[in-house]
Formats: sequence, structure tokens, C-alpha cells
Amino acid sequence: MNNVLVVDDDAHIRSALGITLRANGYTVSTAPDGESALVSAAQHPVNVVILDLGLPDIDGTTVITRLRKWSSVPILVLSARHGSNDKVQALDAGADDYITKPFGFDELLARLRALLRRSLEPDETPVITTGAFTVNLALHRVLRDGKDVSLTPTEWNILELLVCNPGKLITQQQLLSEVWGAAYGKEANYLRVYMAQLRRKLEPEPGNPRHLLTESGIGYRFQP
Amino acid sequence: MNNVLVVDDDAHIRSALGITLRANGYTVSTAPDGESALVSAAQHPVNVVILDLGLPDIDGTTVITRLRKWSSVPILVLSARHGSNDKVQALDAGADDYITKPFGFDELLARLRALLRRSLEPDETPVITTGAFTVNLALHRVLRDGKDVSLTPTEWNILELLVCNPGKLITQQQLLSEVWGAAYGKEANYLRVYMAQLRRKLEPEPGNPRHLLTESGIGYRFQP
DNA sequence: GCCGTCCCTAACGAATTCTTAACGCCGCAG
DNA sequence: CTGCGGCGTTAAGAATTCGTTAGGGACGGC
Repeated sequence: MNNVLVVDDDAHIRSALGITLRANGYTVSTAPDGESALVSAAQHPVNVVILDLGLPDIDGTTVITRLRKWSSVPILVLSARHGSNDKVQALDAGADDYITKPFGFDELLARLRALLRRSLEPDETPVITTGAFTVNLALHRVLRDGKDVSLTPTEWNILELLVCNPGKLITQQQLLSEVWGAAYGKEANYLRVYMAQLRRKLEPEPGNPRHLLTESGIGYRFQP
Repeated sequence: MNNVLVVDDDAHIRSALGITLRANGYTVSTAPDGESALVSAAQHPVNVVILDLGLPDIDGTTVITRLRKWSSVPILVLSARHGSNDKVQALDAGADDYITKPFGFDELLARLRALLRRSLEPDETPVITTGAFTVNLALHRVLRDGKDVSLTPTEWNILELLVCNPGKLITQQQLLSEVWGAAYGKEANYLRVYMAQLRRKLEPEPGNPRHLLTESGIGYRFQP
């Protein structure tokens, strides 16, 4: 109920926040960078994330975007930047609140309470399973027959978009603009090539797919 | 979906906020004090409240408390006071966010979007059901006897147009220009071909249709 | 430099979809 | 009764789309 994930590259801040939060009854886990934060959030359930935007490895906004692909956990952003653009970008990427440094612990705790008040439900498992393969959205991993399947970045992007909308028809335009960019709306040939590769890697019978279905003339659909 | 209630005693701020919000697609109602704000919120549905703490009649925190007695609408607090205590009190009373003046409109709008994103109730899938088949518009899917029916793009376009207007007569011109384009107003033969295909796929008795009805000489009608 | 991976591109038959034409049925008016 | 127009049905060729394969080029690691 009160699991907080603190993401900050500064060990002193991690420590100070951890002490304060634990003193207020929270269970705290920490991460020093974006990658480990995403892994940590995937491995054990988290009720709220406190995220510093200035991370060494990944841009903070990217962390939010990637987390939002599979999780709806509340995100409270800490940042030294006061600029309006930074705030708007972070909030529109999926953050729920934004505090600028320096901040008062009282305010932080109050905003945390406000966020937790809204979200009672814990995390969902970011894993989608079919008869043939298993997709772990958080870890970017696909298992088939218990073994890892290695996907290229493009293959993963396509699979992720399809799997995040189970049963829903995704048009060719949606796939192309999401994976390649808005300017590639006409290159339906890419899709045919990559769908064939995905089927070869994931479908038991690539010539007769059961989970990655074609809707001729429109797009593709993931069938769980 | 986008109803905002602006509560502020300063008429200039009400006006400025109203103009900005309306320019961004929101529907705005305003109130100059706490009592009228509570009345306004009770009288017509509101999706988010922007509340100035410095009201002439009631203390802002009290407004929040009284509103929370019966409503869970997101509340964004505006305040000139930077003190930590004010923020904590407002947030713990039930506010969801707190901005201090002066603030940027960009940031306000971004925080508004973040609040509204959370309060979007889980997707109500628009599903149309008849005795014979089920159309799921969001998933772009048609079920019959629990099994998927595969429709060609043209078939789907026709069915979608009919099903979106239940019971309403759609003229041949409407169907032709919507599905094929404005230049195909005379090709009524196409309609006969495709309506026959749809009936064969969806109607239990294609020769005696019960849901895809012909209005001789005029057009077609979907009967739920 | 060498090698492997990944992305883009073009081509080919195969499969699906669209268009078009023809035929018979029915109701209706002359 | 007969002719006519609108409708349903069918089928076949045309056009589009799909799956598949293969090769060239870019990029990074060793």
C-alpha cells in the first residue's frame, strides 16, 4: 500500500528522502538511474514513484514515457529546472505532479498523500501471455518455450504497440507513424517484412498465425 | 468531459482564465466566492475545479472540505501564499494540486491535463448488439455466435455507417459518397453487391434480413 | 579492417478484395 | 398480359494487397 520508489542520482537525496519517508510509514526502494528504476518498478509492486528528472543515463521524460507504456503508477517529479517547458513536457508525458528544488519535505509528503489517495489499486502485472509466447512489457523481454527470444528494436516496437491493445485492430498508419514516424505513412512494405519476422520468431506456425493476425487492407491485430 | 469550474474573487483572473481555457477547448463556468462555487458544482456536472484560496466569504480549505463531502472531482488550488502550511492544509483537505501565483498558463494547462487524465473513467467500449451479431467499434471487430467475422474494408465501412445510426435510414447517396467518395453517387449496384455480402456473413437468414433492411428506392437501415 | 546485426528496398507469386456485367425475381403501372 | 425499374444473387476478370525472399548499405564491436 505504501511502497515508494525514489529515483535520484544523488545518493544524499536518496538517503534523506528514504529516511524521511520511512519515518512517515512508507516502504522505500531506491534507484540511482533510469534503467534500474524501470527494472525495479517492474520487479516489485510500487504505489508511487518519486522521480528526479536529471538522471545520468536516460532523459527523465523518457523514463516517464517508458514507465507509462505498462504502468499507471502515480509519478511525482522532482526537478531543479523551473522552466515551464520542462514541467509541461514531464506532465504531458504522464507525470502526475511536479515539484522544483529546493522543496519542503512537508509539501512533498502532502503531495504524496494526495496522489496515494487517488490510487488505491496496486500494480497490474505487466505480462501478457498467449498460448505460444509471453511478453514482459516492463523488461522488454519475450519468452517462448521458456527461452528468451531476441527481438530487434523495430520488432519490439511493433509488438509492443500490438500487445498493449489486445484484440484491437491497429491500422497500418498507426503502426507506421508510431514506429517509424508520421512521415512514413505510405511504406506499408515495412510492415509486411517485420510482421513476417515477428511471426517467424513467435508463432508456432508462421504461415498460419494465431496471435498476430492480418486484417487485409487495414492493419494488424494481436489476439491473446 | 471538459467542464471546468473557476472559483476566484478577482473578476480579471476569472475572465483571463475563462478565455484561456475556452481557447483550449474547455467549457468554463465561474464563481466569485465559496458559497456560489459549491452551488454551481452541485447544479451541473464539473470535471475539474480551479480554486483560489483567498475567497471573501469562506476559507478556501473549508470549500475543499465541504466539496469533498459529496464530490470527488479533481481540485486544483491557486494561491498567492507560498507557505508550506497552506499547501499541506489544502492538499490534506482533499485538493489534488496546488500552484502558487504568479503561474504560467502553460503549466496550469499541463497540470489540468494531468488531473483530467486520471479522472477518465475506464473505457466504456461502444458495443452494438443484435439478436444475431455484435459489433465492437473500438476493437473494429464483429462477432457472430461468439466467433470473429472477417469483413473486408468496404464491408466494414458500410456496416460502421449503418450501425452508428441505429434505426436511421441512410440513403444510397450517403452510403456511396461516404464509402466510395462523392463521385460514385450513381453506382447503386455496388451497394446491392456489398449488402448481399454483409447479409450472408451476418444475418441468420440472408434472404430474409432482420437487421440490415432495404428501403426500396431510397437506401438502407440498421435495425438493432 | 573485419564481422555481425539491423534496417531498407525491390521483386515475385499467392491470396484477397474490388469492380463489373449478367441473370432472374418481384411489384407495379399501363 | 406485358414492359419496366429496382433489387438480390452470382461469377469472373482486374486490381490491390500480402507473404516471402534476398541483397545492399549503415553502424557498432572486436
